[in-house]
Amino acid sequence: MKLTFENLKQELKEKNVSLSHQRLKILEYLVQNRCHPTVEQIYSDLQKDMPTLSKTTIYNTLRMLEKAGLVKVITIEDKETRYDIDTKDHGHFKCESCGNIFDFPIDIDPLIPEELSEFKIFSKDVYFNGICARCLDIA
Amino acid sequence: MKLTFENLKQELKEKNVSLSHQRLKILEYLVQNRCHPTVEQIYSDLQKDMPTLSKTTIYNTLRMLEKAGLVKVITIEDKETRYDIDTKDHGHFKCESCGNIFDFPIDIDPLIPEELSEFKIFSKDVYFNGICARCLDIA
DNA sequence: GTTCAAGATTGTAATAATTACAAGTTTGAA
DNA sequence: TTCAAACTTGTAATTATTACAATCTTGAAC
Repeated sequence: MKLTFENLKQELKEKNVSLSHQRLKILEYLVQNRCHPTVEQIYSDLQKDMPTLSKTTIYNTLRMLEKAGLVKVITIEDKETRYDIDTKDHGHFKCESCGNIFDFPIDIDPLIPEELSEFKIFSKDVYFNGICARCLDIA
Repeated sequence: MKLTFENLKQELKEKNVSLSHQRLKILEYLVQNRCHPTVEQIYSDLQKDMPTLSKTTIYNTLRMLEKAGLVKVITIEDKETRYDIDTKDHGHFKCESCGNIFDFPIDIDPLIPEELSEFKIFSKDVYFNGICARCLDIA
């Protein structure tokens, strides 16, 4: 299933989640901005078109989307939480220099050790930190 | 190299880090409590023997140990940062039920994709969330 | 179209982990 | 013993997130 606004909207409808104007705008923003934005980024960008938008609404909506399984919470940074509309398993690389977060493919399932066989795993996160190729070139 | 208090103390001495009473106590605590403690846990436990110990000192010491490469920062939880004296690569599993954090072995290096070959990787973290076997049994 | 209750949004206040900072203390070399 | 550098401490500031109450919106039933 492709991560389009329409598909995700349909998925929410099927889950009986009410689709307010704000929620749809936030969802649309996440689809169009695949940079793993923070609440602050979402807020300051959407505020331009919706002056009365509240940060609390963004927090509430993101929590709702997480519970509905449409958003993945990324805690690769100490301070601010980031959000990813792509919930399929993949790794995240954070460049310490430019601050960008890169996606990369990784299939970790074959490596899960025997000692976790009796554990129920809800989510798997792979976080790398370092310097990206571009920043290495510039330096 | 085994993770004993004496070995780590020696390593700090070689790095010309001054070994105050407080720092040594915190280091010793980390060696003896391999449960990935929070600052709060370290503080409330050590305070019993050192009534004047300050949380700021714990924060400062942990930052120093991290910079010296003797401690790994674990951000598997949203709110509180945890600290691990074992800096060798391994995975962390957090049980949503009992809150415990389990270590598990995993060698992710063979899976690093081609597209990161030009990136400089400082740290690799693997975080799983779920329910541990014991909590599944009880339920 | 109107009514109305359930649910969503908003702004403010509260919470809590972490950091900044300045004053006091310790340390170790000369 | 002296003294400067470094460490510790307590308080205050910072800041992401949550709690909450008042207001607004929504959509189904009539």
